[in-house]
Amino acid sequence: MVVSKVAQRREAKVASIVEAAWSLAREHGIQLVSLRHLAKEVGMQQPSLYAYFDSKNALYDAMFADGNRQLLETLDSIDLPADPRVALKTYLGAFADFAVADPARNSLLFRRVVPGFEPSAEAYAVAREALARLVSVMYAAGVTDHGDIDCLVAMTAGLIEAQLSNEPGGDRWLRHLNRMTDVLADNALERRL
Amino acid sequence: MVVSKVAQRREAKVASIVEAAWSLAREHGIQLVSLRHLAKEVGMQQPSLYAYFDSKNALYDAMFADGNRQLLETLDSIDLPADPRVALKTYLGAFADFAVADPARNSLLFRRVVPGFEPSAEAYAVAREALARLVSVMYAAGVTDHGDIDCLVAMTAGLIEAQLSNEPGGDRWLRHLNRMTDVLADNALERRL
DNA sequence: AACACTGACCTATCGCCGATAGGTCTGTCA
DNA sequence: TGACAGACCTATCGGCGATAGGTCAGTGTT
Repeated sequence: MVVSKVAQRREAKVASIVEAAWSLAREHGIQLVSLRHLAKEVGMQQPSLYAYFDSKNALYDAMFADGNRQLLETLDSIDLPADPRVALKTYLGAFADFAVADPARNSLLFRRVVPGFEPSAEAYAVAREALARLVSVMYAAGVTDHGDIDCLVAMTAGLIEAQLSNEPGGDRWLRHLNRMTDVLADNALERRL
Repeated sequence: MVVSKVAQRREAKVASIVEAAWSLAREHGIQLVSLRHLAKEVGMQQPSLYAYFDSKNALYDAMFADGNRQLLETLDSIDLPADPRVALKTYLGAFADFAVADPARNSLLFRRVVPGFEPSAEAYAVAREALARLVSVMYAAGVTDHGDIDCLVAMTAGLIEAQLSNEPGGDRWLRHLNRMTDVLADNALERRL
């Protein structure tokens, strides 16, 4: 067999541990996931987790890659409207919904709240792929200047951050996302002339 | 004496501990300040710090209040240009400079990176006072709608966050702050008609 | 079928962390 | 001058991530 029984079992176990870790993260926050607590959740002793992850940061890395894969799936499941501006707003709205849907996931993927954790090159590649999707939709909408792209991304992130920090579950900030997207995109188009 | 020698000495000690804590935070990050390390820095044993702070979060609270007082001083030391739009841009620029000048301070004051830390009402009051300063300058510039204020704050925070996360010390994001402020403020004024 | 091996766990323990208990000494104040 | 409280100390607790080293069952080979 190309993929041995052992390897399959191991892969499934890794996935189930990551899933349990997400569950704990949603419950207590990403920084408060402890290996002992996680081990108990999957019916192990804490040192046994080291058979699957070299360190706690390696667990975070697996979660980081997993979360970005979720993002990629979410973005790719959108069927984009024909109008590129509407498509852009749809895309940014979907991104914001994804971010707001799971604060713990948002913290790991987009904020730097875990001291000492740097995603591996492999995991980061998935994140870059997701960003590339966003950028291509911006291009289609005529936002091609690097500065304008930076601003649009930063503005979106700012609204998400404010929403999650001050009123998780509400829409005080995110209700302005579509309008702000128009304002910034319009400005970008004007400045292209 | 109205303020006893003992109280004076204590107050000075508290201030010196907070200062040492900021120094450690700048060096290792706000989350990695340990009471043992801090105690060593000020010539004590770790449990002795509990004579000055009831808990580690109480230390963070003192730092939070201290940092916001620094922000208030910084903002109040600006002599605002007569033109309200220029004043707004000056103010937001000063705020961004303050945020970027000390990433550790920025993390404690404006990001929620310390699990379980919530500023006390007293400390938070200082932060609200600083925000009130910003809002009054926005009002003077004609940005009076709550939604517009939220957007301007979130956009500024988004640029700061992106700058600190991706390129601390650079200006790839913050160089757009003045222009974006104009774009958002212009849009706010148009919509007032 | 017998055997060696390795994957998948275990217990014990390390050093670091925040926090608590309880002791000692010294400077202050009535 | 004596009582007291402020300002420290040591010892210790439970929880953390990480390491060392052991056990045993299932796998793959001869």
